[in-house]
Amino acid sequence: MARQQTRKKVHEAVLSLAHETPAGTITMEGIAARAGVSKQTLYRTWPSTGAILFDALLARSMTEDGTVEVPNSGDLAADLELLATATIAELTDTTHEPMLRAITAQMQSDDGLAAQFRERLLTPQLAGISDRFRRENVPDPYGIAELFVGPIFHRWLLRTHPFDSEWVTAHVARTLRAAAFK
Amino acid sequence: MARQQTRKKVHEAVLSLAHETPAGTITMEGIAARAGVSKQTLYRTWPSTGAILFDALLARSMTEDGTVEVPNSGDLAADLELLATATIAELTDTTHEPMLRAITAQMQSDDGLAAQFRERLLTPQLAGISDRFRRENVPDPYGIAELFVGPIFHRWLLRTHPFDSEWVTAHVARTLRAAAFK
Amino acid sequence: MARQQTRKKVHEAVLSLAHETPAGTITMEGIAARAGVSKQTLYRTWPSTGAILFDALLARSMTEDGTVEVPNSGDLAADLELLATATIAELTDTTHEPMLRAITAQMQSDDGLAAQFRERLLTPQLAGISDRFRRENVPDPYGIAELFVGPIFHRWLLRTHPFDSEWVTAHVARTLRAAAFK
Amino acid sequence: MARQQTRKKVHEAVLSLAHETPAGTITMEGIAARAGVSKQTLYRTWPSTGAILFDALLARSMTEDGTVEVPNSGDLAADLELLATATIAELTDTTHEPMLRAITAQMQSDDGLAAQFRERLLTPQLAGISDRFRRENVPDPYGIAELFVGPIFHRWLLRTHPFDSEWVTAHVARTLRAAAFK
DNA sequence: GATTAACCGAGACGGTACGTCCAGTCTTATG
DNA sequence: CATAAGACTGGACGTACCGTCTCGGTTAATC
Repeated sequence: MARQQTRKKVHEAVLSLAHETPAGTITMEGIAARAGVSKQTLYRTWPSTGAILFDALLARSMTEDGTVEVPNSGDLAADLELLATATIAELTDTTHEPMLRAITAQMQSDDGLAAQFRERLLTPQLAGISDRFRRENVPDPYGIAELFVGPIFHRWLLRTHPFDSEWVTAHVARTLRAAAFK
Repeated sequence: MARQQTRKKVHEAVLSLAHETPAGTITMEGIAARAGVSKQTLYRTWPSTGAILFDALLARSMTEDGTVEVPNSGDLAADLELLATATIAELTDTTHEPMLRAITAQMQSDDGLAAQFRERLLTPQLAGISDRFRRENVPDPYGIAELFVGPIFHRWLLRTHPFDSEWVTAHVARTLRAAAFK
Repeated sequence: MARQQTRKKVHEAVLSLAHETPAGTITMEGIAARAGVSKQTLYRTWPSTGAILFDALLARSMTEDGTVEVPNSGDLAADLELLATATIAELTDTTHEPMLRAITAQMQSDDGLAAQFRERLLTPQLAGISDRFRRENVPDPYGIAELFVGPIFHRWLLRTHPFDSEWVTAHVARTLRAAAFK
Repeated sequence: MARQQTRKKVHEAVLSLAHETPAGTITMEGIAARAGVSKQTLYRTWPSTGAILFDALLARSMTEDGTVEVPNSGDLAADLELLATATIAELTDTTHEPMLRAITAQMQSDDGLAAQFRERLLTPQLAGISDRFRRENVPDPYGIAELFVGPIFHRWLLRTHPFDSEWVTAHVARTLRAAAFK
């Protein structure tokens, strides 16, 4: 709805705000001021800061159409390790992290945003990963995909422990045991 | 600081609000009004709605000291299934669910609350579960505990799918395979 | 800054409040509520209740530009008696009195308001009166103007005694003697 | 009612606050904190900050029983000049000024305080001055006393102009002319 | 010299108002 | 005609004081 130029200004504004200010501080007024856009222009296109955040996030990974690119080299263990590492890198990227945290927080009280987030990000991600397991003839591929993703998300969102490469390797090994793979 | 009677009024107020209104709608003013307490009384003791929510939650499970009572019947699979079921029951309890979602959301932008939440709830929970695995001579018990808890949390927080007993059974089986148990 | 319609609503509100409630009781919240206007609208234009009061007062006497219309009939004694009577009438007007008292009180701790009050009301008033004396070739017209105004103000503000017409006549006579007139 | 020691602590506190902070900023809580006294102790004895201020002011001039000591040397002009100078000195004393301004301001909305102020300070002051005129056989001594005091008060309270010795001399001359003296 | 009553500090409490921020809607003027 | 600029209502924020109210701990005068 908004002109391409406007969208771009808004996206840039929200991205810049996202890694300047703490997670919950982003406001419609702040974005409007930073983008040099009137509040009305914002509301005409997006219903909430969460929606803008989410839109900006998607626009970022515009090139890669399916958000997640699951590696498929034939070596499942190596591929999972790559995938875990890439996922963690995105979750802890200085720009992405505050946005993802803000969206995850707002999801808890915004059903529309939650639905969008699931459809556009979570479902494709889980589908991609379970496809990779299916290709390897792992039984119960979706369950294993959840087993793979769940602990990463848990560690990240609740900040129980930082990530390191040993943990990633061990996590892949655990997942593969659960998958009864080889 | 606050008198016991006051704490009680506040806890009751926040609990009643928590399952009347959507997650993010709880405000200091709302709690004060509902509790018949002045705002200053709230701020004298708690810095945010999250802190009140958390305090009320802890006060609820005062009797059970370490919040999570990991079953220990000797039958690991049965115990895990019980534990998963109990955990899910708490996460989806009509009173607890909105509070836990609100706290999880506010954690993302309130480091103090996040730290408290980890110390008082998450760490004991993971410790309890990994102890149960350790008792069964499972190698890497903490990793397996995360593997057990992570997917439950992922499903719950992101609402990817509702829980059902088949999923629980399958999840326990996957976890046990990863634990290389039996 | 504020729209004309808004100013009008605020002025009416503050005027109505001024002769309903005691002098020091007027609050920003009260004005906002009475005017059906949000607090922010008030603060966007006026920094304090004193400023609103003062603005409302000026808006009242918009037509008469220099607030005080010193009579000039040629008969100085008669003119002064008229002027004193008119001044006292304004000071004791049921609407004006509480406003003037409130402004005078707030002046004591608000330099900006004090400056405005002097510039817009006091200075023109004293200038007008001393001009009248100057026209009559009274030496030291400003000093005599102060001598005329001071005791009226003293009686009014400190409520030492009520005003009556004998006092006014005597006060004019005293002033004229000091002016060495005739 | 309050113990002498307590009164003293409170008086000192209010005096020290009076020339540290702007006129309207003195609060019961502030006085209590500064005096190291509980709020209840304050309220047990004084109903308002104005009352404390006034009490402290009176306690100050305890030695001189009748607040105003009108000079009586036989030379009326010289005496008036002395009196005016002394009055101005008290009004502009760094400690007294803020207190007197605060009391004058609070008088406008506190009838009890106003009555006390009149009885204890204003009436004796005007009586003393008119007595001095009466001793000199000036007709209408009270009116002349008001004429003497009014402009000083007007200048001081409204801050129209600073005081200087020329003004004082001229003011005394004007007053004496009005008194038809010699 | 012990008792008892007044006085006191400390500070929690229900309130009211403060002055600020932001949400969302609506108006106005410009380009 | 869309848009920036921004005024508007409304509601919550977190703070400051108000005046009231326990609660123990001193004082100081009485018995």
